[in-house]
Parts: sequence; structure tokens; C-alpha cells
Amino acid sequence: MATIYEVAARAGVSPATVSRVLNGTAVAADLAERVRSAAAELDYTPNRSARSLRRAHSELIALVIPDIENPFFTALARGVEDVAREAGFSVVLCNTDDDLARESDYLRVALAERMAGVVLAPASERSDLSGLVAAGRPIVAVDRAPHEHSVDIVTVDNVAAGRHATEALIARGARRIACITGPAGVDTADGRAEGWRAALTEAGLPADESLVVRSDFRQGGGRESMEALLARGAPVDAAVIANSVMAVGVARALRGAGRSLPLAVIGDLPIGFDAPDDLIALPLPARELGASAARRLLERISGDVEPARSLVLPA
Amino acid sequence: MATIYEVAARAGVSPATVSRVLNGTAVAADLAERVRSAAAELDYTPNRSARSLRRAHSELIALVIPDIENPFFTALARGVEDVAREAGFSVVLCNTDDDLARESDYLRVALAERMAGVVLAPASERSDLSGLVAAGRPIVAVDRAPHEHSVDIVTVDNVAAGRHATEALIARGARRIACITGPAGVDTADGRAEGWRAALTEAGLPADESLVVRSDFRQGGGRESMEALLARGAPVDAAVIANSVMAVGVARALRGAGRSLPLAVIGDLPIGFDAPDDLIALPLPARELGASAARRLLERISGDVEPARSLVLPA
DNA sequence: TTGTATGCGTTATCAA
DNA sequence: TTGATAACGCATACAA
Repeated sequence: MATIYEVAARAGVSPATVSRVLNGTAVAADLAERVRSAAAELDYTPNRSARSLRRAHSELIALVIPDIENPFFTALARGVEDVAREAGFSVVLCNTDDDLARESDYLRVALAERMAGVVLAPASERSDLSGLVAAGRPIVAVDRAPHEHSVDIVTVDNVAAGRHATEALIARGARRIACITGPAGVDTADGRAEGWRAALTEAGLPADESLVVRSDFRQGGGRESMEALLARGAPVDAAVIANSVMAVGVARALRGAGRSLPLAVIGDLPIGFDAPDDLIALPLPARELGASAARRLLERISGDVEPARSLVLPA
Repeated sequence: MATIYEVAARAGVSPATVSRVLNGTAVAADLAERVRSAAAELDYTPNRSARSLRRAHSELIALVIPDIENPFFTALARGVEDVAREAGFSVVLCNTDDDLARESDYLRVALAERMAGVVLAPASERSDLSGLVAAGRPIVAVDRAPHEHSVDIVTVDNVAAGRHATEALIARGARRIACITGPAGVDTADGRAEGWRAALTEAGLPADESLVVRSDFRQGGGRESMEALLARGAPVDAAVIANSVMAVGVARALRGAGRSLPLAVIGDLPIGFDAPDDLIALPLPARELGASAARRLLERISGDVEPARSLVLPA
């Protein structure tokens, strides 16, 4: 591994000049040329540990997500990568499996490695960002808003998403619409349920709270929710499902029971999911969410010190 | 961000002693205790850029995969993480989307960042590992064997996998079995097709090469392959499918044509995929593959300098 | 066992 | 514009 000194020696210049060429500071054309060819001949790769130490941050952006198998997060990842790469940063993915301890670990590593910044899709509202925040490192939360900390946040309009999904079912004649959503206290879950409520109310329909089922945003939870609904003979003629992973479970429960029900699902469907014909998917702008988060992060990395800002994308 | 000097000052010891406490070298119990509490009070996080510079490598392991949406690779990722974390390394995921240029980029970054090592699931046999190899950095290839380079390789027994899948169909009475596999020259694709051939031959059945369809391991490819087979009226009564992502497409093509065919699929099925009843899935030990690769990598990181070794896991 | 001093490879400051 | 040099924070060789 050649160092900057070896390149300098071979080009007959000082290490400082090599550094300047590599970093785009003004250098005479002939010197720059000599440096470039010396670097090429030696197959010189700058040592980023040294650079990070000196500059106080690396060129890595951590993207911390709770579930690598959820297509929403993989789409989001693409958005982050698109804009980060454009700006010369590399994105590394950290999968927490919804585990707060693992999330903490990764955030700690990102801090210790002096990564340029972090885009975090929090595993929970109780996610602990204190380390990064205390150190003043760039971080933006996406999808969910963490409590306790004031950081930049990029979310979608969950209420609108819930409303649109519900309206689509109403438009098809549904009157008693169940709402299968995530845990209480989770803003994505609560917002979508609120949209369901709003759509029903606006349509002059009763928003029967007993038709709101709280689940866990996972496949098994979706299945159990629908099974419970069927078991207690709830008089539903359609259902809004707050994310696509749960929709898979819901569809299975229905099929298992030999039933069929118009479904409106918030989010893109997983690859391979054979959706029933009466299922409406309302895509979420996952990629755009990631891109926006990354853009905000880049602003922070470039030194923006404005107060934390909250951005809500239309559904 | 506190430094080792501040911790040392507060504990009334030298920086070297702090370093020793943190790294587990022998230090008197009382000093160690003082250091630990000083570190805690200052919320000291060692600067890994500095450590990496000094030690010549970081505590990050890069896992470079071609398709983050393929459940095989996410399972593999879990295996890598399990053993890497156990050993104190953090795993960062790099998704290349089957793009050799992006793969190269990530490998370059891993080298420049002086990451401890790389587990690579190559996007192609033509993957360029020259940078890492030339620098003598630890790297192990998994799933596919890259040409051109001699590195540690961990794969599954693809031939056995293909054979088992085919045998399962033969056992159910199938006689003319199609084989939908990946591109020629890709060892996973070729091996599985070879297993298909072997099983048929062993069963005294003809291995009709016109029933081998070369596709791309992706959903669309699976669909097109089956559509082509149906379109030309190939006399098949079952099919072996070399990976689970293609199986989704195949199942759709069949359903679209109003047909049904016993299917044997190599690999775990994607979440949400509603497999037809006559589909047999033959799981691949993806997680174990990742774990083995990580173990081999750890040996390299600890200084093993034996010649490159090749490990083939049973299917 | 502990401390001192040095160097890892860069970038930035300062002089020239 | 260019070069000499210090400093980033840590781990270790060496001395005590």
C-alpha cells in the first residue's frame, strides 16, 4: 500500500502537493500531471483512516434500518444511495432486526468510526440517539419520529395515506371497514388509523373503534389480526392494512378461512406476493423518502446548523 | 468527544494505561477501575479512525451482496453477522444490484477504509478482486467462485442441490422434467443443471438438453422461461427451478396460462410468496454459508496465511 | 506493571 | 503556487 510520501517522492514534489492534487486545490498543471501519473503507477489508494482522523469524519454514511426484508426499507435504501453516491459518499447498511440494542450498537459504531452521518429508520420511538446528538454528529430520522430527541425528521403523510386507502374502499361500496395497523404510540400506525377515521367520518360513516386492530407491522401479526376479526364475527366488508408485510398475513388468513374481502394496503407489495384481485395497493414514496433524508443529511454534513426541521412528504 | 488523554488525566494515569485497560492488557485492578469510571464519566468513545490508522485495520467487515431483495442473501447476511458480532466486528452491508462497477466501488472503499475484511458474494465470475488481493487484505468469496483470483471460497454443493430437487420430482412420478437455471458459465447455475442431468441419468431417464432453459436468476427471467417452455409446447410434466426468485415468476407464468406443474425449487421461498401446493422447496443453508464464510474470514484476519481454501457445504 | 515517546498517513497552517 | 511541519487520537516499543 503506497503512501502519500511515496507518491510525492516519485513525482518529485512534497506530500502536501500530492494532497492538494487529490483534493482539488490549486496546483500547477505540470506538477498535477506528474502527481497523477505517479499515483497511478503506484496504484495509490489514500488511507481513509488517516484522512478521517485528520478531517474528523469519514466518507461513509450509515443507513440503519429495522428490517432488511421489508421492501419499504430496501426502496428507501435505494433513495439514500442515489443521492449519497452522487455526493461522493458511500452508504453502508446496518440491519437491526427491530432490536434496540443492536440499533444502539450500530449508532455507537457510526459515532466511533466518525462516519460522516447517519440516516436512521428508528426501530422504535424509544430509539436512543443520545450519543450522536450529544456529539453533534449529523443524523436524520426517517419514516418514524423518535421521541426524546430533536433531530431532522423526514416522514410521509401517514394520515393522508390512511385516508386515501379508506376512501378507495368506500368508493367501491364498502361501509364497515376494518383497520389493521401497528402498535399504539407508533406514529406511522397511529397516523394511518387516524386517516381511516377521518375518511369514514368525512363520508358520513361511523368510525367503529372496535374495528381497529393493533398489530406489529409483521406478517404473523397481520395474519393473527385478520383471524381474530373473523373469529369474533366482526361485521366487516373491507379492510385497510397499514403496511404491506402485514397484508401478506392478512391475505393468508382470509384464504385459510375461505373468505375474501376487499383490501387496501398502504405501501408497495413484497416481491412474489400474489395479491388477491380485490386488493388495492397504495404505494408510499419510499425511495423519495430516502432521497430526501439523504439530502437533508448532506446539508448537515456541509455544516448547516439550523434548528432541526421536519419534512412530511405527501403519500 | 473526549480523547484518551482526557480520560488519562481524569484517572490520574498515563494514556498508555488507559489504552491497556481498554484493550485488555494487564493493569492493576485499582488503576483499571479508576480508568473505567473516568471513561464512563466522560462518556469516552475511542476514536476508531485513530485506532484503525495505528492498527492498520478497522473493526468493520464489509458484506458485499448483489441483491438485497433476494432472501438467500439476507439469510446469508444473518449468518455473517452472527459470527462477526460474536468476535467483536461490525458488519456493514453493501448492495451492488448486480452491477460490477458498484461492486468495484465498494471493494475499493473497503480497501481504502482499511476494513478488517470482506465477505463477497460476487455479482459475477468476473468480479474484480485485484485491489484487495494485491494488498493482501482478508477476503472470502461466498456462493460463487470468482475466476481470475485465488481467494478463499465457500459454496454449497450445487450439483447435489440440483440432484435432490430433480429426484424429488422423479419420486413423485415426473418423467420429463424441465430445468430452469441461471446463465451459462455461472457455477451455481451450471452445477444445479448438472445435478438435474445426473439425477435423470441415474434414474434411467433421458436428460433432454432442450428442456434446460437458461435465465437470469430473477423473477422476470423465471416467468419468461416458463412462458417460452409453454409457448413451444414442450412436453414437460415438472420443472426444477434453480433459485427461489425465479420460482415466483415461473408460478405466475403457470397461473397466467391456467396451467399447473409440479415444481421443485432450490432455496427458501421469498416472504409472501404463496407457493402452489405442488411446489417443493429445497432450502439452501444460506445462513450457515454466511457463518462459514465469516469464520474463514476471521481466521484470515487473525493472520492465517495458508493458501486459499475452498469449502463446499452440503445442500 | 506503568509511563514516555514515537509513528501510523493525512490535511492544514504557516512561511517562503 | 509550493514546501516544511505540526497535529489528528491511538497503540506500542522501550525504559523505568
